[in-house]
Amino acid sequence: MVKFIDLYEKTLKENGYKLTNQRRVVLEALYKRNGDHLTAEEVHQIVKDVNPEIGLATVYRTLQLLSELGLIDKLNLDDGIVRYEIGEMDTKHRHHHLICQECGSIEGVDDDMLDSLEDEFFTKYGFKVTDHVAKFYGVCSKCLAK
Amino acid sequence: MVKFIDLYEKTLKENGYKLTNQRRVVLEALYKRNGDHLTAEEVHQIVKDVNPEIGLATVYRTLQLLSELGLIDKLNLDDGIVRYEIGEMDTKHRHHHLICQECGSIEGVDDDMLDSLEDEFFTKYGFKVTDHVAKFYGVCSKCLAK
DNA sequence: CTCACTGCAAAGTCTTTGCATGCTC
DNA sequence: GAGCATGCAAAGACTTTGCAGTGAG
Repeated sequence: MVKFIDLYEKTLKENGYKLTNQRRVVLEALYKRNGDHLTAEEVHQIVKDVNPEIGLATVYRTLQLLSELGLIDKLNLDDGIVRYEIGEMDTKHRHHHLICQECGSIEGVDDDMLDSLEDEFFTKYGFKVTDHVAKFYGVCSKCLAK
Repeated sequence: MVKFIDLYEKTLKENGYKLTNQRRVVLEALYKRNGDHLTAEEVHQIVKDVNPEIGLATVYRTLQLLSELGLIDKLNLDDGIVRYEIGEMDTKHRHHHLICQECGSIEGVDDDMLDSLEDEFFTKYGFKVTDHVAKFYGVCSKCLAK
């Protein structure tokens, strides 16, 4: 934990932002739920347990800020719900998501099997890829087992 | 054009829906702008030129219906704007998007270089992939030329 | 003719913003 | 202390819904 909070503090300061208690609490909430994909409302519920004073607007402002700083990822599936998750320490590339159409679970995978495709796009379309995100829909192992 | 409208009519009837003028006009709007990625508001602007009576609510209802029927695709980039585009005749798999971070253009590509990855996910994670969508961020050929 | 569809406006949902007060630095 | 950050509530953007009238089958 210490490591991530340090990075957080460093990143904030480098960009001229202040380290407030609210911001720390929001990041810690996401850190504790590493692997989960939380909505702004869910984050608000979690941080209110720590400090009931924190308003939803602050949560939104903080999530937006953290997202801009690349410390967390904003996740847009196609259900119209916006979710956030903690970013990887190594910010080199995003990871992808396996979305189960049975139970709705979202699993993150770190594989970067798509990296090799990036060159191909440049050759074929003249498009220089810098980043990519992929979503895979299907049925997870638990649901398959049923 | 005839071909797509026929498929449209067939699909609607098969699912017990009526073929109204409004629905036809909405689909035609998307068909004429094939390759573009339109917001509900933009679709409304286009259809109003054909029939000014058509309300925004109908456009939303129609886009939702067409999307459920698989005739059009709902596109969620990470800018919070929901866009729609006409689906491919061959509904076997979705296509992917190259998003230019310079000019904001969105280009669709039909390559399915990701198909080979699907088996790999099953082997590694026990996740049975049925569909996937990918977004590639970078700089398009036009912007690179500058 | 019947029942689904539409247009309008009103209501929802999610997110952002204005402003006075409070807190980091 | 100075100025950014916060909390609250109000405003905003986008989307959905209720209802009476309309039109496709």
